[in-house]
Amino acid sequence: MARKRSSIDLGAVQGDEGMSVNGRDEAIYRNLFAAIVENHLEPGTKLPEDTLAEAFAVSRTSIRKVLQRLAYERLVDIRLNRGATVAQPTVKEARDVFAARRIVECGVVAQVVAKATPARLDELRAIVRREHEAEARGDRREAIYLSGEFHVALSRLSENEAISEILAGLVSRSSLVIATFGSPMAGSCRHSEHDDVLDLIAAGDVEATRAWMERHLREVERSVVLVEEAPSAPDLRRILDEVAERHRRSH
Amino acid sequence: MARKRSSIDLGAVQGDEGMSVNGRDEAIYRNLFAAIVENHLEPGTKLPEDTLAEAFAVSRTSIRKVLQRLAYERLVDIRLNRGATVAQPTVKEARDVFAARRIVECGVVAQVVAKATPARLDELRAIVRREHEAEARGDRREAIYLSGEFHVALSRLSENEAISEILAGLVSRSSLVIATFGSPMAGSCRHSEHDDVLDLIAAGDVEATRAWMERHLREVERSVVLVEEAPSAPDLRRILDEVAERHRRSH
DNA sequence: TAGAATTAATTTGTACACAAAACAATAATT
DNA sequence: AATTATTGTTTTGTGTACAAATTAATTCTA
Repeated sequence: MARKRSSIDLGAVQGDEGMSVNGRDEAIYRNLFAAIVENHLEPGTKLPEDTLAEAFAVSRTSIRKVLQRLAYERLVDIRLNRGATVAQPTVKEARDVFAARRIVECGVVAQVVAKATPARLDELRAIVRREHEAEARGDRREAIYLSGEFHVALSRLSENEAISEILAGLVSRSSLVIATFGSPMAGSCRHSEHDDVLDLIAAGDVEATRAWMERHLREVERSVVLVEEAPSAPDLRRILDEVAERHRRSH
Repeated sequence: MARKRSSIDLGAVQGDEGMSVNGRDEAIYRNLFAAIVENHLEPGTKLPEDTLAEAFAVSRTSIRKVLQRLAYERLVDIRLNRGATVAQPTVKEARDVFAARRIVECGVVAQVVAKATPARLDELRAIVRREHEAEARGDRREAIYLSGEFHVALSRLSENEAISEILAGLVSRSSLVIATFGSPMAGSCRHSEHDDVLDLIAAGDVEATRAWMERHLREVERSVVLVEEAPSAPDLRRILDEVAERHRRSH
């Protein structure tokens, strides 16, 4: 029975700061954003405007705006007259994103340590606790999400909004990279070491914190990117072409 | 005579990479972008959709997309039901942007030095030469533009696209900051020291290059932000309110 | 039967129309 | 006269319609 599915419930929107943002578009954005970075939508998945419009019970107009924004954030890919797909980062892009994170996160350490207070550090410890809980019950998605949240929350201690927004963008792209290249147990598998850095910050040791961050990010990258490219739909075509080419030569 | 003005000529678009971008929207975007960062449009200026649509001879649909993008880049401000205005960075935002630039530009120095070649450095020298020419003939706008271009081009030596895109965003925001707070002779007045850093890079001295960059960016910031807030339209209202409050108390 | 060409379908791009909100101007009230 | 109500105008938000392009399905041809 091909019953018409009912629309997705968007619920109430919290972060409607002032009056500057449209609540409904923001809710749609968050839904799609979460679906992508939490890997509910596989990289390469087509995102037709009509389908989304019906799913969220709005017209294509709103959907288009949201897709444009996600494209700007490099989470979806929009090609002229071809519509939007969930972005498929290349290996180079993955490396660039992690290198960028090293620059940004190590660079902000000094300000983070300078402005950290016991109260703010406790908020971070709460995130780490939730991380451990998620890992304990094998909730990998939540663990990856919280791992990202930790890094962004850490950067927010610097009270530099420009930087923490930039980092938030890099972190969400990292999630997409993990979804694209990550081996099943990558990303947050080895018990999160996030506890350690909080002690270094509390001790006010800038250089040790920076060193920890550098090492930590290199390990995360190593556990993810080295798996190289998984052959999904569009690549399949290229591989078939390569096979055909090899066959032709062997004659 | 209120003759209907003809539309703005958008010319041909060069950077239409592959087939992924829409040429006309891109051209409109570049026009508005340039108008804002080159300070042809004062911060706070209203940007009504109808006016822009008529000016560029397209419907509001296209204009809206462009404005959304500029809003995402923090060059325009969109408030619900109130339309778009050229963004007016706050002092805090200005400081954050410059702090972010220090982090990004100093952080990328190692890769820049590692990947710099004589040929690429010559391209940068060409930019510096044009900078000097612009200064010599008193073309302040062009000088500011080229100063920004230099920083972005420098970061591109790292061959990390994620980083150079981030920096490009920060540099354009800097231009807006200069437009908002800059004293008439700020930004690029003192003869540009950009020559010096190229020699340090050519010599392969990472630490000296980093130190130069740190000092350079602090000087640029100092020459701009310290002028503090100029009381433009929205602030005027607040000031009047404050005066009224003071008056009420004195009774 | 494989491949090319044609036709039909889906899907995107853009303009336009109408409703709702904000803004401006005028009238009413104290 | 100053403040509040009301009315009219402008501007934005959102849905819809239609053209253009892409994708698919079908027919034709070698």
